[in-house]
Amino acid sequence: MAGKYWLMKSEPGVFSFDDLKNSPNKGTHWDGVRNYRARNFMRDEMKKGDLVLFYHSNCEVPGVVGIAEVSTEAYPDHTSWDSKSKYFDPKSTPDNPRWFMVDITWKEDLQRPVSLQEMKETPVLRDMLVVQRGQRLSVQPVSKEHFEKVRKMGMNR
DNA sequence: GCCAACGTTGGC
DNA sequence: GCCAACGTTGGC
Repeated sequence: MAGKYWLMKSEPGVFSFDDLKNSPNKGTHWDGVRNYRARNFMRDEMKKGDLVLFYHSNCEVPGVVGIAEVSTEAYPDHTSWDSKSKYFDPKSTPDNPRWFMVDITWKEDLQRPVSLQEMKETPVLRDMLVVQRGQRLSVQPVSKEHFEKVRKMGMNR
């Protein structure tokens, strides 16, 4: 059973790929996703062992900066019922959680980042969601072909 | 910092 | 259920 591939966005000023790598056990729980499509991907389709293009958004050079791995199935995002959290949602409770998250773990460094601009200039990647205009989804499915192409680009200087 | 493109909210 | 208003995302 082949695993799936994903792209997950993070603002490096908030949580970067290096932050992931320097976390205890090189992993973290991906809390704070408050978009239904992104939630559904995590809750319904992500499996342990799936591979993730870790993407830096809202920064000087947006792009894919490393490879991570999904290390748990989805489970309720406890920050959603923590009234002190900035991700608090009063409609989510422990008995009826509305939001979910997975854990991801550092998997592999790239030799170099693959910028959004470079992906846009690569014909093979033309249909990737992340290069589409106005695409804001923070958790996106990626085809095996696109995943491997981006990884290969990042491994060749 | 600007602003276009989205997603969500809420009045009706 | 429509849709205007609002808030957010994220490239530039």
